Amino acid sequence: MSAAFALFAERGFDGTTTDDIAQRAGVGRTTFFRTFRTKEDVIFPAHEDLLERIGARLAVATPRTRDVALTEAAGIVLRHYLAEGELARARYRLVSSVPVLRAREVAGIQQYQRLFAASLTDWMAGEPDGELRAGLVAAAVVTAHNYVLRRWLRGETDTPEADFERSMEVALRQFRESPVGGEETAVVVLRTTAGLEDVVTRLRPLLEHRDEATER
Amino acid sequence: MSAAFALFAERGFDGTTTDDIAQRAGVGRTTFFRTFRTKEDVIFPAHEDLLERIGARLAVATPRTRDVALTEAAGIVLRHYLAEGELARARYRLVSSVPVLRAREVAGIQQYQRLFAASLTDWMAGEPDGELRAGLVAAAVVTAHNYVLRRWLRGETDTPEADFERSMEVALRQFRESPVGGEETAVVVLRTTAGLEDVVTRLRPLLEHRDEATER
DNA sequence: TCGCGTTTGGTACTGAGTACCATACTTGCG
DNA sequence: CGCAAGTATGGTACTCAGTACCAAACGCGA
Repeated sequence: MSAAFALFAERGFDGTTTDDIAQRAGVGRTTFFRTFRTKEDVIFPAHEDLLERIGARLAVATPRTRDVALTEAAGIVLRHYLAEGELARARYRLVSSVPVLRAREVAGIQQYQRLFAASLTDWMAGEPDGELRAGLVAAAVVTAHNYVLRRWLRGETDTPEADFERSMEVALRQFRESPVGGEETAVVVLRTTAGLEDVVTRLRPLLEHRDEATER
Repeated sequence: MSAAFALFAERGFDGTTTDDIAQRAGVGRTTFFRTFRTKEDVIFPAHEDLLERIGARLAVATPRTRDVALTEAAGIVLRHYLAEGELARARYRLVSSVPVLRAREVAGIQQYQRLFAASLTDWMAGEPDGELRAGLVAAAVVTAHNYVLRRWLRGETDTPEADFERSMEVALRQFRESPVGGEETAVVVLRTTAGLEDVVTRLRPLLEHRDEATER
């Protein structure tokens, strides 16, 4: 497999035949195709495994633990690539420059997204626009993950984990217990004989913990 | 091209050779490859054209007209498939059953999404998390579009245009002039000698057109 | 050492995609 | 009308990914 990456770097993806790779690796062409079903598979060997691990993480989640589950599941993928280090960056350069590999990668990402969407659809069944909104959340998760991963691959950040937490927060914020009716702003007007000081004093704690505040 | 679709329906995608298609169409194999660069290209002939039309629509938009532009640009794609009618459904069945075609389609969708993201990144440059949020909006647009298109392709709706408007509204609502600090609720309290009737009368129009109301 | 299952490598084949060439087929012009 | 130059077409031959099949090598317990 390192033989393949080396050759791709030397002669490019199209300029390298499966014969070349097998020969450099010291095995027969047949063995190569038994190990990696296609030439492209050499480049994405962990994909199946990652899909499984994401599925497993999502399977033990509930609607209540949704956001943590999504973040952790996507985090599995992110951390996998971080652990690969320079190899992940080499793959990124390769994939960026070869359209067919890009297509392959996007297809893989789509599989992640479908996995997220499937769980979300379960969790949100019954909600208005449940299926659509499930798809939107899944897309947001994948987008946030890719955004951070890409930045790290390009060397634009060296705090990817922290960036990831922040990005997931940005991505998921708007979907959190979103108001069903679509009213995001409530204006309440009342007349009272209480002094302005009194009113402000009682409002401040509500404003500072707005999650609870909206309930009252 | 209809020759190809017919053969794919008869013998499946893998069971049909380019020779078969060329022969059925009454041309040489060489001509086939000159017309469609690959065997897969027969199935997505309008893709380049759609990309261009989307790009053109987005190019004449501004940050202020963002949401209309996004909706109309995505609408171009939707309406293109609607106009195809049964052909689009045949393609959907084919693509759904052949993994390599699915991958190809997903790659195409990704190109749309990148186009949306590019314009959005321009429009949102300078905003906090602009690039990430641009990506999120692009993903939401594509997701909403695909959701409706897929439902129509499966025959689950016969009012796709109306569904589309609604879905885009759902998808874009949460991104609309979202408050930077994360506060979504504003509570304003003031003392006035004006009667309750008066206050309500002046508030109602603001509440009913909340886009403008939030400005004041 | 033998027997048996598994892993490996080699050969031959199919089919997509490319390169090249020869032949029709258009089109403009004298 | 006829001819020349460009263009579309079809055919042949090639490369290479991926598959099918077979035969030799290898591991391993009895």
